[in-house]
Amino acid sequence: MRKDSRLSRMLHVLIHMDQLDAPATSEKIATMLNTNPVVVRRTMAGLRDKGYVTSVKGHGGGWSLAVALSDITLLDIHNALGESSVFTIGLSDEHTSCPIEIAVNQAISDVLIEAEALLLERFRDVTLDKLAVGFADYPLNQQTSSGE
Amino acid sequence: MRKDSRLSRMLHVLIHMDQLDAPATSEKIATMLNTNPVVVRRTMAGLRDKGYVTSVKGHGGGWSLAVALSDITLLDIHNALGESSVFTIGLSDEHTSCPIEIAVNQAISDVLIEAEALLLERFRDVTLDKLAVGFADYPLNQQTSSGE
DNA sequence: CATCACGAAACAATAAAAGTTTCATGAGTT
DNA sequence: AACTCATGAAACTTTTATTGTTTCGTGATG
Repeated sequence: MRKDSRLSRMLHVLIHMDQLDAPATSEKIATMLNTNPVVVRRTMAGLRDKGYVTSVKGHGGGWSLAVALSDITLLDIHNALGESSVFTIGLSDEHTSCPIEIAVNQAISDVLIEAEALLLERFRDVTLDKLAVGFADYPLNQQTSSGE
Repeated sequence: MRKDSRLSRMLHVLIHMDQLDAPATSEKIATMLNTNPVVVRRTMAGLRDKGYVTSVKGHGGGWSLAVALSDITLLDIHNALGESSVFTIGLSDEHTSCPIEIAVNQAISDVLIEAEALLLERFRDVTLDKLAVGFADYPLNQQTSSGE
């Protein structure tokens, strides 16, 4: 099953953005993430709608942080990315009136809800400034050495 | 992101199988799950390898439970299905030597590990016989009413 | 007014999962 | 022995979600 690394990637980008004087263009961010500008815009749009970043058109434009890293939590970004569920596990719906299917789904659902609650609680405890340590002079647009 | 309902489906099937006198064919199970026999064999093969079910070829053949429902946990079946991870959330790997990426991935990973541990612990607590209640005379091959 | 950069929409490519087809093998039935 | 049923295995096709691409429009800077 495919993984969604957008949370990790966006956190990474946001923290680097905090180090910059000028806005970061979609092109620049795309290069950093080994992807393309349109995907960056699509993803960043969600963060902008929640007020965590701003976008400016034209010369010198691009993306900037709208709030301090200390005011953004992992949960904020997770929610802004609009992932439907954190689990790959789903329920069945072939026989919604079958008592066995109901019992099975209820048991699984109980566990998923509890585990997700824990996960979101932990995400809420971590603000981005706690992750922005020891970066010193690591450049935003440095290329990966593990790439092609 | 796509959901994997195999756990729910297989639990449902196993509990029904416990009610049957004869082995259930892949064809019969496939009909129940609105899928096809080959997918059933692929999935059941994992359970057979772990010893939870047996398969018999030829006349009167099919799939049977190999152990009591009370000796199978949700965790057993979850593991037998061989899901790599229960989360849709993944880590980034564009800049594995970047301190920020490392810190971000570590923070996310810590949370995922804790949440997954809780989830697996809960799955281990539930044996299938606990879910096999109130099924009375609900037939294995009853068709869904929510289908197309 | 030329350039830069986002916004939006339509379209193409990719990859994972599920579905399909075919043939082989083994187990009962007659 | 021949027939039928059902799994086992392999190759292939289909489906679907995501990602990537292209194009055009708009606004902002110089």
